[in-house]
Amino acid sequence: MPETRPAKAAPDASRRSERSRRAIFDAALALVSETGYAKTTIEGIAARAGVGKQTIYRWWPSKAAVLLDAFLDLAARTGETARRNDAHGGEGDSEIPDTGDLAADLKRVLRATVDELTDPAFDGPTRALAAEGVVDPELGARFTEALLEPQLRSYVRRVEAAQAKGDIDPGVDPRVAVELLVGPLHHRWIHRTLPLTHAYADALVDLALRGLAPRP
Amino acid sequence: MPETRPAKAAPDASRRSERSRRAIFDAALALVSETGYAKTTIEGIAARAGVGKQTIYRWWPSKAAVLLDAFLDLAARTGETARRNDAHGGEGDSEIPDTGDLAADLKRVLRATVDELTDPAFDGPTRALAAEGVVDPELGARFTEALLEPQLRSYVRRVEAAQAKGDIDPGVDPRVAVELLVGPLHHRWIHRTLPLTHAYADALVDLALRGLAPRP
DNA sequence: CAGCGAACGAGACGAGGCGTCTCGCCGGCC
DNA sequence: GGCCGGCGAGACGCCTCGTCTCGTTCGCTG
Repeated sequence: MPETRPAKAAPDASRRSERSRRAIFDAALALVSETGYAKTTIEGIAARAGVGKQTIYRWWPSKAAVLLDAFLDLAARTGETARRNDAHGGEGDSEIPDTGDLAADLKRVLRATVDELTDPAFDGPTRALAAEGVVDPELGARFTEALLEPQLRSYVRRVEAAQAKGDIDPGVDPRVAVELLVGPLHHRWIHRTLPLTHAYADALVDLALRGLAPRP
Repeated sequence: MPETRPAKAAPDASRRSERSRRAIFDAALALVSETGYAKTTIEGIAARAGVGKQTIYRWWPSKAAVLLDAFLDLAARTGETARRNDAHGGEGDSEIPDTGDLAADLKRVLRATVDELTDPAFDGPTRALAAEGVVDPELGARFTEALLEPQLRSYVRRVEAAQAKGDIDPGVDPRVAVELLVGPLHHRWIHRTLPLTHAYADALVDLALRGLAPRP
């Protein structure tokens, strides 16, 4: 077994055309924003990008995988310019601020998440990718690892800092604490049960922090 | 405007064939469990059920809608027999027991939810429906209303009872309290971030209840 | 009990996307 | 400068979609 994946003769990545890759990303993002994910087809992306279908099938297993990579590429590029315009000097993942006021810090970033999930420009594509990931474990893992986990890990670091300061009980698993905050938010977003508001984000932080407070 | 939905000439439901309806449900459930949701087609369901395609298109707008109704029909039938075998005398929605020990009651039912979401027989179809609902608001609303809300409402009633007894702070919105419990569980299920275990369910109950406890 | 009409089973139909394939062509390494 | 593999282009067979037409069946209504 010479390869980890002997299924298909692997293409030679070093000969890959960067020009085509970018054109495919641009076409995919344009089509999804214009006509929606469901009506976007691989044939359509190829035509719009001026690319052979085989070039897409050679490098991606599914339409969702193409869009995920396009999404990540877009995020990486905009993140790059944003990082240049700030003068932060590239931090890897955006970090949750630590002003010392844990509740305020969490509310700030949870409200930002609410705004993002509410923004129609992000809501559509993100829903499409999330839905595809629910059903396709392979893609779901990539979606989670690339988009969700970095965010969760930054929460975990902030919680650990609070634990070190004594604001959160040392016996609490930081990961569970983070899910206590983020889980309900995602629940409302995914199932559209009730409106996603800043007030809801604040209420979650207050309730969760009471549960996470150090035991007397 | 004689009808609420003037779009299509509405078929006459009183003449509908019950025999076909049941055959379609059986075929849909069988095909999904045999070959998976993605490979199940409306053509396939019609053929398997011994039914014309038009009979499906006449009554359902999409493959997902068919499966949702089939799922609900199945749940209603098994729920019916279960209710007969117990001798409870039909309660509408299954109620969360109230033994007086709130934490124990919640852990019991949350563990049951974990078992359900972990059971491969339920996981597959439920994922497919949930994913479709994420992207299709119409279907998502039906999915939520028929499968999710009844469960959430029973949680809400249990929380309200606890509030009346003074086990939960009266200032807490019961709905938010419920989402604090259920949200993180669904989050792990949907995104497969970490394993869904009884221990996790217990940890959630303990943390959440500390947050919900009456203020001193 | 008769007969009207709508839902029914069956399947033909055009449209269109899928995933594979086969062309030359092109462009980067040896 | 020649080789080799990715490239654009698009033909191909297959499948499914959603619509449509048959003739049949079955339930309501007169």
